Amino acid sequence: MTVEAVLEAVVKLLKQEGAEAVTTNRVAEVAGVSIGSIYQYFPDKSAIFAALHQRHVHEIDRMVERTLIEHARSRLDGMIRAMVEAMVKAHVGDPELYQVMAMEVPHRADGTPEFAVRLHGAFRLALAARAGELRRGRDLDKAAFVVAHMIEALGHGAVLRRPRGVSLEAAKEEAVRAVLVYLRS
Amino acid sequence: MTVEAVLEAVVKLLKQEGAEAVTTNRVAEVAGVSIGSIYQYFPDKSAIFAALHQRHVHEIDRMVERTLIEHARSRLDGMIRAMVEAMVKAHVGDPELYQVMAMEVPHRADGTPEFAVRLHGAFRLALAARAGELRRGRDLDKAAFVVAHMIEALGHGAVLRRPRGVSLEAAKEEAVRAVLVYLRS
Amino acid sequence: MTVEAVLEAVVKLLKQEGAEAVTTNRVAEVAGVSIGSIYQYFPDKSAIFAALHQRHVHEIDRMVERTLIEHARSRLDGMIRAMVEAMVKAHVGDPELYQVMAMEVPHRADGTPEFAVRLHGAFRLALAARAGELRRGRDLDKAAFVVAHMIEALGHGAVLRRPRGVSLEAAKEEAVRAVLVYLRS
Amino acid sequence: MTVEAVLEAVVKLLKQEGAEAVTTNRVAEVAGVSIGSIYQYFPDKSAIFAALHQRHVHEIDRMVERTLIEHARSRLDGMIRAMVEAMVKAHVGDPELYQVMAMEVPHRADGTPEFAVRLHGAFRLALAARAGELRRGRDLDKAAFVVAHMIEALGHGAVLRRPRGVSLEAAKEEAVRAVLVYLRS
DNA sequence: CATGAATGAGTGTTCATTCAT
DNA sequence: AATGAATGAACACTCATTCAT
Repeated sequence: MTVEAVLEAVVKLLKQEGAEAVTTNRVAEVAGVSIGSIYQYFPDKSAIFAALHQRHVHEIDRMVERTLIEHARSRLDGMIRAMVEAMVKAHVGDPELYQVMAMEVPHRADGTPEFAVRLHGAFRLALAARAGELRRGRDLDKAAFVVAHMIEALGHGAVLRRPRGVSLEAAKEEAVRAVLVYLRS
Repeated sequence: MTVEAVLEAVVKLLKQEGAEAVTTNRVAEVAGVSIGSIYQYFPDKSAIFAALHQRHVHEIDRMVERTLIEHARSRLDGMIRAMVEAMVKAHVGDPELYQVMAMEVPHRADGTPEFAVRLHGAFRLALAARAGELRRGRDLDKAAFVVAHMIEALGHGAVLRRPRGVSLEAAKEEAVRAVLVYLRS
Repeated sequence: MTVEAVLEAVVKLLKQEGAEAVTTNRVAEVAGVSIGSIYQYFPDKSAIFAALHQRHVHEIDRMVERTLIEHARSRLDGMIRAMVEAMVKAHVGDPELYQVMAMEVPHRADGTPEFAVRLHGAFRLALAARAGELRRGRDLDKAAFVVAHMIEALGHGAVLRRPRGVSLEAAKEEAVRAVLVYLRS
Repeated sequence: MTVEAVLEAVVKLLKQEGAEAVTTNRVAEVAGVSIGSIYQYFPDKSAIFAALHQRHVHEIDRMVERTLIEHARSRLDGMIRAMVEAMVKAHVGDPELYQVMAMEVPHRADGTPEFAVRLHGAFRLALAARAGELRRGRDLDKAAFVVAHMIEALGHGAVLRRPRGVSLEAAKEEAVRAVLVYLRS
């Protein structure tokens, strides 16, 4: 409960005033909690950011995994489409937050590897299971590498860096198409 | 000269001791310059990071532009290959640095938009000039969006997040292939 | 309590080492308080000087007001004598302090007007109440202006700038006499 | 010439931006002189303030002395009137400057005593020469003490702290009257 | 003599963290 | 468990002063 209040306070501050405004005292104030209490649940300040980061990471990982399971028997295109959809969904909810988090919050090596590294195995597996739809003899490591990066970059980009004149829907569809033609080539 | 020394000192500290070690006094010491001198050339600490960031951004932009010009008359595949090559070259020189910069250095909104946004127009133009090699009626904004993100993500990824078992050369080749099949589809 | 300790520390430093020695860290040390605590009670360094100044100003104002009340029914000479006495008393206690404060401490416009301006009204009233002892048709603004300045200057002067050969008692008495002959003229 | 430029620059800064803006570099810039040059003529920063202060002090002293000489044979009232006039004239030219100098510029003990102390002797002499117009047996030290303080305070006050409703002329006249009735009493 | 880039000691201030209540 | 006043190490930054040119 306190943990949740603290995290939400950080989010609020991050969005409204930027990373510089996030001081432990300020967080406590906004969270309606005493600083002492924060230290009951977080060893130090960076742990707060780490927790926030983890929360986002878990959310995405859960989404990817759920998508993978739900589409375990789908064809390649259904799975890829769902994956892009998931990636987008994970960011459209609060674009400013993820923008700020990516730009201003030092994601100190929690050890947590980045998306494409973290999920390389999952992608590899998902592709392996659809080997029939891929060109024979495909190097799955290379393919998973490319696909993971494409989904991350295009999912992110569709939400946060989409050029004027391209709708979110269109961006997603194009991303899906790009991944599929790659995989089928 | 002082500016260069300061920037190099920051790079050194960033790589060897992480972002936390980058204090103005430490930078001065490592740069072999007095703090006063730093403030003769930079209005405040964040300006140092901004300059470092700008330097990298300029370098990449110059590379992209040079590539675009040198390959003004090349066919699509030559141009894309050169572009991926350039992107990789811009990061292989000092992977740790770019890793740390991306992860720990707050790139405060200098206003500088990110790669894919900054260079959207350049990519659009480059594609427009090769309309003949693309499917007729292609939406160039969508295509430039996808290509810019792919080159950024795969170029970056090839250097910094390449899975064990995939060589840099192979990663680059695969990136080129992915972009080309997308564009030709 | 902390506020008091800080103020006393500043006084001590001011008297013993001069205004230059008054650094926030030094004040904290002498006050037996941490710097952090100082900033819990004062927004910045100048606020400390302002508070000290205010304290002195309030003290004087209180003395003047008390004198005015206590002597509400006294004749002119009793009132003036008491006033000079009060002014002197407000400074004899710690002449060095007031000397240093007047000479070295920047009394940044806290907005607080100076003695003769601040108390012009009070003097005017006190004189109005004794119109009978003054020459008929006296301009009370002029009279209050002159009296306020005389009491301030002679009170101050008696304590801090008295020539050798003139006792404090004699200086006070002469001041009183000067004010009275002026008012009765 | 440089000295003059520097002093004028300080005056300008003092009036336009306050004492905090008076940094040696800023002074050099405003004076159109290099910092190095300032240090050719002033041993350190406080010497600049000291010189400015001295300049004002000398001006006043010269005025007082000239007045004393010019009125060597005048009667008491002519001399006092001229003295008040001089005091006022020394401040009306640039009231803001003297206000700021009195309030914000630390007049570090250049050793220069203050007006009433500095000129005590001169006043004493001037009064001695007019013993005939004073009550017999007058203590000249006491009288000079009172007169010096009155002229300083009322002269200053007439220019800088005059209440609304009292003209400069009237304030001066009242000051003269106050001093004279005192001396004749 | 003039210059002004360079110097660096020293300052005000912040803010993560502690701990007595 | 919660509180929040107190702490003080550490930081960014200023500015009087120097000195090679």
